[in-house]
Amino acid sequence: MQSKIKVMLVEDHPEYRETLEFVLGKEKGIELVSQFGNAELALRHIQSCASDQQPDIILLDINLPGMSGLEAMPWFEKYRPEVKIMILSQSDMEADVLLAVQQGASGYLLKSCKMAELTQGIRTVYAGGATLEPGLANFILSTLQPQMPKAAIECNISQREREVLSLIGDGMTQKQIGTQLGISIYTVTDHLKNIYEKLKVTNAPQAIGKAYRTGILPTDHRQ
Amino acid sequence: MQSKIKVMLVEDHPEYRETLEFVLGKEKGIELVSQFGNAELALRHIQSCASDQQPDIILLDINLPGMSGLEAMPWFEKYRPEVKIMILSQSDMEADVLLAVQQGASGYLLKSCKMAELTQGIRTVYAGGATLEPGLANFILSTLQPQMPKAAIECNISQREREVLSLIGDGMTQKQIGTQLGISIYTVTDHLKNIYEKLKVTNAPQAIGKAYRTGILPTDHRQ
DNA sequence: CTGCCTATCCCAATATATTGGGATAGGGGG
DNA sequence: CCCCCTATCCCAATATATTGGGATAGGCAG
Repeated sequence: MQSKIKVMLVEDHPEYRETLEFVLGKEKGIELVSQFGNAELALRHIQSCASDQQPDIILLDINLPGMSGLEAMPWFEKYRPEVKIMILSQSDMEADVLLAVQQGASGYLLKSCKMAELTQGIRTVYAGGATLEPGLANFILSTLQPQMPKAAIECNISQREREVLSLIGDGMTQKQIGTQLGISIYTVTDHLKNIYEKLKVTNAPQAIGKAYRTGILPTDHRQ
Repeated sequence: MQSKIKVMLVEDHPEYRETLEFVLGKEKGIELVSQFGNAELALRHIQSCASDQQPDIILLDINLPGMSGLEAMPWFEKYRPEVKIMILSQSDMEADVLLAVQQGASGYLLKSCKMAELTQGIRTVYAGGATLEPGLANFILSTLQPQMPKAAIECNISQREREVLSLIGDGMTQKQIGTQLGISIYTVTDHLKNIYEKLKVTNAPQAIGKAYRTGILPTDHRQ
């Protein structure tokens, strides 16, 4: 049999720590090698402990006394680049989730999750996967969707104007756009004048830049 | 008791359709109101059928004869904006997942998932949530992490060039950039020449557009 | 040392964009 | 009917960008 998955727990609530200790203790393939009540102690330990005590996975709370879990993440990754971090938090705040994920967390579970979910999540992450609290999948997915309408509506760029803007961003000249859209170059110029006024910019590159930054044009990552 | 969750199934494999029909038939809160072997028929039905046959959720395969599930998604959303779409596919290709999610799919499950996962997923999505095949969470998470360096390195835009490009995207003229950077306008022009060549574009708006689309410049969503 | 690359500076010709006018036609609201 | 707004067309003056030359200085590799 392979060696057990070594887990470090960083969590300030003693009761919850005990609960997890009990649950993980009953799991065959998982070994809780160390636990700490704050991030500073955990970081000190991970820098100095013997290699057979090094965790494969860190279960990390966000709300900790002193340094928060989110702040500690980069340090854990610096000292032990190969370690996988799973956030285990009460917070389902969108900002926290997103920050943790962007910093490279391999999992994000709420403390209210079932213990079976947690142990399964640990195995999944150890195997190179990732685990997301199902309720959070919704938010994560929405992040991926281009959410331009807000900006687009606020500055009320018309469909035609967006069309012209997009073609400018693809490198066409006003003359070419006029030909393509079957309108005169003067009209293309007029649309651009309106676009500049609505976006409060003064030239085409700035308009393209603002359009992409604010999401008026979708960053579809084509070449 | 509330009315059942109405589900439409679009799937070309008859056997798999029968399997799902059997499974969903045993679920108390779920009713399979219609099923089709291709997207065209399903789209025609959804435009014309009685409102009590309108689905709340569409289970959509990607690989269909004729129009693919991904192509059909926008049409379903156009005809029934309130409908939720769950992709049920054999494909775990990253591109498919990302496209589906970006188009607004509320779920993405593999056909190999357990039936309990599927029915639970249907309920979750109906309740306004989202469901992700756990194995796909990994890929989705990695998408959220800023991966611009790749594009930036590949086209080897220098630091100075990126600086010039960014200022152009902020609306400055070449003359203003020269003043700001303490170099002559001719050098600014030269940098732009190099940028155009490296990005294979022909003018400033296109360069800005490509820079944002490929991530050479970060979409930091400032105003 | 020589060759190559980059960043820098320079000029001129041409193309394109920007601005500020004026004008028409159609749709919708009062 | 009249007013206002949008999309369209038009012109001319000016500003800016783009291209294609040529040139120098420093760093680095062979």
